[in-house]
Amino acid sequence: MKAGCSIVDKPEGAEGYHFPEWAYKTESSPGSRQIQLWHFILELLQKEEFRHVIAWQQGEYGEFVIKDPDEVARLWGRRKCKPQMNYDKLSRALRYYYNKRILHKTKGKRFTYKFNFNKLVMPNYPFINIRPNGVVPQSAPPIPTASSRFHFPPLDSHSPTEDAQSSQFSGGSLGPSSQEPLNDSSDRKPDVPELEDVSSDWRRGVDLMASRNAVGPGSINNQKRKPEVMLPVFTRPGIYPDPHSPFAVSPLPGRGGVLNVPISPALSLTPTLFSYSPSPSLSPFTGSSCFSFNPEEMKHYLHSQACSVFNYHLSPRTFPRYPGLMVPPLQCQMHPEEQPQFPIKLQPPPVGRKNRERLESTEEATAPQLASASPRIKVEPIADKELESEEPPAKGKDKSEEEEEGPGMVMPNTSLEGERGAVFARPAVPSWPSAPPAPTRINFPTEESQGQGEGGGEKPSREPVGDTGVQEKREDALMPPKLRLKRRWNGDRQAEAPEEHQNGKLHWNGVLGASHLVPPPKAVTATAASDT
DNA sequence: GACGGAATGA
DNA sequence: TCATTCCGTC
Repeated sequence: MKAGCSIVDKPEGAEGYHFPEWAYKTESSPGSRQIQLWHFILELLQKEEFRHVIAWQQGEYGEFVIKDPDEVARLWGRRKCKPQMNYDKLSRALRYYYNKRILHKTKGKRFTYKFNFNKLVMPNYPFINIRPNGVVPQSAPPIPTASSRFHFPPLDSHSPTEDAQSSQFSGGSLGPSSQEPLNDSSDRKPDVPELEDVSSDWRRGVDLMASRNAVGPGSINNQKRKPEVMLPVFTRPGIYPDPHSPFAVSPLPGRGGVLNVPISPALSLTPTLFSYSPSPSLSPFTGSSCFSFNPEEMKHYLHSQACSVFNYHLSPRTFPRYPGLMVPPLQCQMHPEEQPQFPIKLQPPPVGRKNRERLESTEEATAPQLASASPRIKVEPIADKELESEEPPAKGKDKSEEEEEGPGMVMPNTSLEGERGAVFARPAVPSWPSAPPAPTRINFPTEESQGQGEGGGEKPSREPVGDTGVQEKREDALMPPKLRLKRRWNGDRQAEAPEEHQNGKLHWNGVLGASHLVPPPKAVTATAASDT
């Protein structure tokens, strides 16, 4: 690191905070710890002393005006040790953000750009509430919600205690999403047309989630598996409550507006990486949690999530992990032992949003029904990189739904090691036209199965091997339920590659029901602690 | 001023 | 990858 250009070398007036080193290390450019321009811009925007240089645009969410391009360029050049920096160069860098949809230009307004917080933040913080109706007034300040409050690791001179108690940030609804599509569609390049559709569709999904998390000080941003990832962009010293700032001022006592900016927005620009998946090297932190949440809210959410996973065939990857959190038994969950009583039936995937909305409206009230309705689910193995290659699930699924479900709704921990193993696959066409469905079909990740699972369709060869005879039934009786199910499903495959199925994570992953809802602490902690 | 291609560097 | 630098074009 060059002297004077270290990351802690803030521009003048930048005292009061600095980011941990990792904050400058981007996901998309592993190893790079240099601050990115958009980081820097945000930083300036949050500092009152730079208001004369760059400031949020009045009336536009996330829009900012570079009042003094030369000065901004100078500051940027200073930060980057590029004395030759000028606005032309800086703007070129900014323009590169267009394609990434981190930024876009406000046409007709000189030196005016707009952050696409939709892309910048939302995918990583799907639970940021926009608003129950999904609409945010363009000029309105972010709606602070408790759904995205976090604790930041203590920084600087701040009292750890204080931080621990009050450093929640209210990422708030980074509202620009709602207005962008309208006036910026012309900005979009043909090859990146998804913003408009996605933002709205995706936001709906967000709202779904947010609506139940929006209230109550205890709800949490479940997406943040690693609280340390939180970029404490703005802490008290420099912040100022700008009504046009997308950074909400927390309604709660304590630290005010802090943006939960992901380390790199580029992350979310890549559909395959929409779910936040910090690189291992990026995660020197392990168990330390800076989350602040209300256990009841958490339970509530987990319940809903569990039900969603269960009833809508979502990948259990969508089930968030919370270190140390155990979800109490839920009514919608099924104990493995009970599964045979609730034969799982292949079903086409939910229509999408519609179903999700239904879930939203009924999840709480119908939790008991969910179990009694004996939802039928087919569990399929999926390759590890299911999400990377999240192919169009069902043929009928339209793009917006894909976007919505993939980028927006997929949990950030989708790439966790602990997740490797059996996961819920997309339900496929029922393979028992006439024959009664086998009991819960559960696949475990084997090499072969992984190869097949991605196909989307189910191969006839993957019939249940449930009727294995009396002997097996006897064995089953002696077998743990999970193993029993596994055997039924995999048949002798189990015997061929038993070692693959012996580890706990596969067990809990592969078993539908309570084990999903209450992943073993080991798995949970491992997931949260290390993404090695 | 804004845009984006191209070459280049880290 | 993410700029940085240069430059032609609009």
